[in-house]
Amino acid sequence: MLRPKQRPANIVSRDPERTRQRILAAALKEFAVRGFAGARVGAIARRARINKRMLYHYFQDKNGLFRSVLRHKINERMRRAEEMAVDPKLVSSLPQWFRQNCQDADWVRLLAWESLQSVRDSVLDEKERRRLARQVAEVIRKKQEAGRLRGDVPPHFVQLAKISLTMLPVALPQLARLIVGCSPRNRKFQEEYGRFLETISVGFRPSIVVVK
Amino acid sequence: MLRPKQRPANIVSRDPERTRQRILAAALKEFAVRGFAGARVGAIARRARINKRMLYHYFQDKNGLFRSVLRHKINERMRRAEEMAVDPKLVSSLPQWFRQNCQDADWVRLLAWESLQSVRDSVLDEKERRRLARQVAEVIRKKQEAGRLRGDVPPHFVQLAKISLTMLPVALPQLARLIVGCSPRNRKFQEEYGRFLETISVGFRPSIVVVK
DNA sequence: CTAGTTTGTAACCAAAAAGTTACTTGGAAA
DNA sequence: TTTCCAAGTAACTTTTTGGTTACAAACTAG
Repeated sequence: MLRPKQRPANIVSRDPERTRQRILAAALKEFAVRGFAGARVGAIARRARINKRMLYHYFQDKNGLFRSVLRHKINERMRRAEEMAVDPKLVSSLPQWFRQNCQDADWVRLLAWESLQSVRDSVLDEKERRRLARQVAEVIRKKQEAGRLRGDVPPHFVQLAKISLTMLPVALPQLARLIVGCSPRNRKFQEEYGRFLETISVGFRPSIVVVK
Repeated sequence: MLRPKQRPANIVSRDPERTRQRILAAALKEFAVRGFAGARVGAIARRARINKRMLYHYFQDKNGLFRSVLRHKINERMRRAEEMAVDPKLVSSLPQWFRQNCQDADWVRLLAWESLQSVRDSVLDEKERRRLARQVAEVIRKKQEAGRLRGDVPPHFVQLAKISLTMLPVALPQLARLIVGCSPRNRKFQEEYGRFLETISVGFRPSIVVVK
């Protein structure tokens, strides 16, 4: 009678969903920091404060875990992309992309690791991700049509340039630090670089006249 | 008397310098493809067609080999940078930087791996590399003074932007492929993207008037 | 010629890391 | 209450991989 059948919400001894999420979160952090080859399943287990065995209970193996983490994040991004497609006001400019990347640095780094390590073999869930990319490209095309972006360049190149400018300092902070002198995680850097991107973005706007 | 003391130049059974170079070249390739954690010393030895033991004869260990490879490439870059500093005509534009990176993709990828893996700890030969970076920044500053580049932005941000735009498609080809649809190693892509960079670079030029 | 040093090989070892076995515990349904 | 399965643990095995030892062959100084 001390223990009611309905278990109290605060004292939980077993909770599969929580455990699963914990492993996913821990794996994201570990993979983001060390990459796939550098990551240690033992370290992930420790970080998630679960037994290594459970990791193999919820996921096939190290590889499967990596793919699950990726999928999880991809789905998250898909949802966000759909929200943005609905509300065109949310379509972001260069500094906004940059801020977003700074916020989700783990995802950016995961992407970088994945792209770096899969030189020959194709990438996970290629089809869906291509669709996501095309979706973004479509938004850019519409902006070009509306005259808010120069129309004499291919949309996907604009997209690639945007990603390059906003992702590299987040993905490769050490490299960025060699150049600018301070860590890209520095708040002041982020603000200043954001403003810089704003300034630079005239290169993407239409009808420019260069006065000698 | 069949074997003269002076060994014939064409039949060489032992050649330390060649072996060393071979190991370095093989290690560069392996590290560029798989990164430090993913690289296998056995694979490097096989690639170099030497015995694994020799690798430890010429270099301390896997770590030492990685640093040697990096140093080797850094020196190469230093020399090139000095040449460029002498002849201001060689100071390169965005498309030229991009082409250079395409040519030396292994170096670009090595840089990316290094930066990605060393999140907390500092980077190798930080002092010299900072000097190299400042050297490049100085060239940019001079261009600004000469009025060939807009002067209202910090030189090192311009440098960071240039590196981002010209390095990312080479360092992360899979990611770029998701966006543009074809491999960045594709010759046609390289030409088109080079032209695109040329177009975009008006954003870096001074005295721009945006006509509504 | 020969003794000693350098360059090279094959086989081996130890540590680390992935993955597994055998067992226990919690709790919900019968 | 009892039964049974999912959730959990500790300790173990296997595989991988960085690093080493013991030995042989080539070259070089004396």
